Amino acid sequence: MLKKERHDFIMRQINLHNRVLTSDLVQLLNVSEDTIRRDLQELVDEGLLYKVHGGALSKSYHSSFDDSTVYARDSKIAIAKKATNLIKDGMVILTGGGTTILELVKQLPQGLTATFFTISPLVAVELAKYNNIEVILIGGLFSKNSQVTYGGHVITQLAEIKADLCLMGTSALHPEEGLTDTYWEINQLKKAMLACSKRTAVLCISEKLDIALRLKVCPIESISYLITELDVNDDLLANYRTKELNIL
Amino acid sequence: MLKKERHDFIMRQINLHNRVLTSDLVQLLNVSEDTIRRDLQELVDEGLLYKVHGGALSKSYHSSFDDSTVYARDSKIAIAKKATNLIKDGMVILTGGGTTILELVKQLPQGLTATFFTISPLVAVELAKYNNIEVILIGGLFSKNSQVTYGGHVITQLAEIKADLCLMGTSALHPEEGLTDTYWEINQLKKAMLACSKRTAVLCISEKLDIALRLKVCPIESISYLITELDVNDDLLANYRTKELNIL
DNA sequence: CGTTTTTTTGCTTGTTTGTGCAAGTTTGTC
DNA sequence: GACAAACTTGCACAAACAAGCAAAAAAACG
Repeated sequence: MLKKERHDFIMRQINLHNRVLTSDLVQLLNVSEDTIRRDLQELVDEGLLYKVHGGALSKSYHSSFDDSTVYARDSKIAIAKKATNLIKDGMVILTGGGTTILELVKQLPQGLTATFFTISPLVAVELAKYNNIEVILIGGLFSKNSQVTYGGHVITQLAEIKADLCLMGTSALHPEEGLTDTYWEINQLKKAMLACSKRTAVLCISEKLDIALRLKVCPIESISYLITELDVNDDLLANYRTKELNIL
Repeated sequence: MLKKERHDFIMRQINLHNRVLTSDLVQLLNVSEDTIRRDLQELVDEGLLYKVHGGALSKSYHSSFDDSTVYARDSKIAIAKKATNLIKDGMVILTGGGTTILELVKQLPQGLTATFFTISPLVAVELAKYNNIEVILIGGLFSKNSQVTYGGHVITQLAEIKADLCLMGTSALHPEEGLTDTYWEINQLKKAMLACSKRTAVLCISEKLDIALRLKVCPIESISYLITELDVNDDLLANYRTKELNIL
């Protein structure tokens, strides 16, 4: 087996499981530990993964699991600022959950008149601070991980909504694979949210770009706006600029 | 499991529950106490949590724990403590909103296995911190005043629920007039909550006793438990002791 | 084809890291 | 103030690691 093939194999494992063990790779690839270690080091040098004692972890692993001290808060605030420009008086807006969306909601202009549907209790509470915003919280099972409501009941209710704009955070975005996710329930949820909104804005910090996870939500064409903390002309966005996608 | 993963796991637990017990982590992660202690110490060195005898606490929890603005907080904590005794494993419980209920939810025993329906987003978020509690948030219009969902849609959904116990705070209780309220919508809501629960516990600080408001929710006979911060033999409760009402 | 150069791999050595055990100390509780 | 649980410290052992070296494989060249 060629080195390049090994690297690809390792990266597939990483994207699938968020981690690999050196010992596992030794068995699976039938090479010495040293070779694996060298492979991992090279992949680290390319910035593709994160090495720890005993193996390696996916780079996106952190962002999805560690909201300890609101990871990358500055970036998220910058994104939120940009996103507020999409919101106009009279709109019907549907939002997901997550720290980025929450940041956005905190930055809405006072006096904005709009209707918000949301699956996030925290977002609902924050929205309630605005006098002229009508808030509808979509009920259902409550996810301990994502802190949003989910499940069949939520999806049924989403089907009854017609929103002008859907705002969602994301755990991964890839120019070819589009929007992807790790959990089946969240995947279904996002599909339903997309389906009931005229346009969709994806709020995505740059380190989640160019990553594809297990489950596909939608192709990139289904997204209307991509909002990152980067400058519109940043090189990292080159692959997205070709698509008919409004980049903010 | 890799060390880094353990650390992430611990931080997730901390963010979820605001605290972790060393003994729990030993079981959950299947490593020795020593390892857990070392992990905790390392996380302390990174400034991510506080270590205490028996486990560790979230850092943000303490700094943000000045809910001292909550009116009559001590009384509410006392009430909450009593109310937890009503809750047993396996129960299906319906809760309203309000600071007293929120306080109660914070005091539930770790490891409680139960199903909670709630109309309060904040209660839902708090409940989500317990591993063995299933949380269903009832969705609908979100009230800026009461911080709960309300309206026809909520009432329709309540009609589908069969709860063992309903926990609600109250703005007034009167020996003759029973449970009363000021707002039409909340009135309707409470009626619906009562209707779908076998028993109802009313959490009521003493200064709201003997007050009757505009709209009648139910006679005092419809209530199973009255929980105040007072001693069961307090004179203020005399008028209620005559009724067939369990006073705690 | 053979020979030289480069790359890749596995082995050896010595080092670091992670974990559990044992002994003694502190802390919380009744 | 006694007892158990939780904690600290030091130590030992195994697993994982880094660096240098030599054999093997692949590539380059005439």
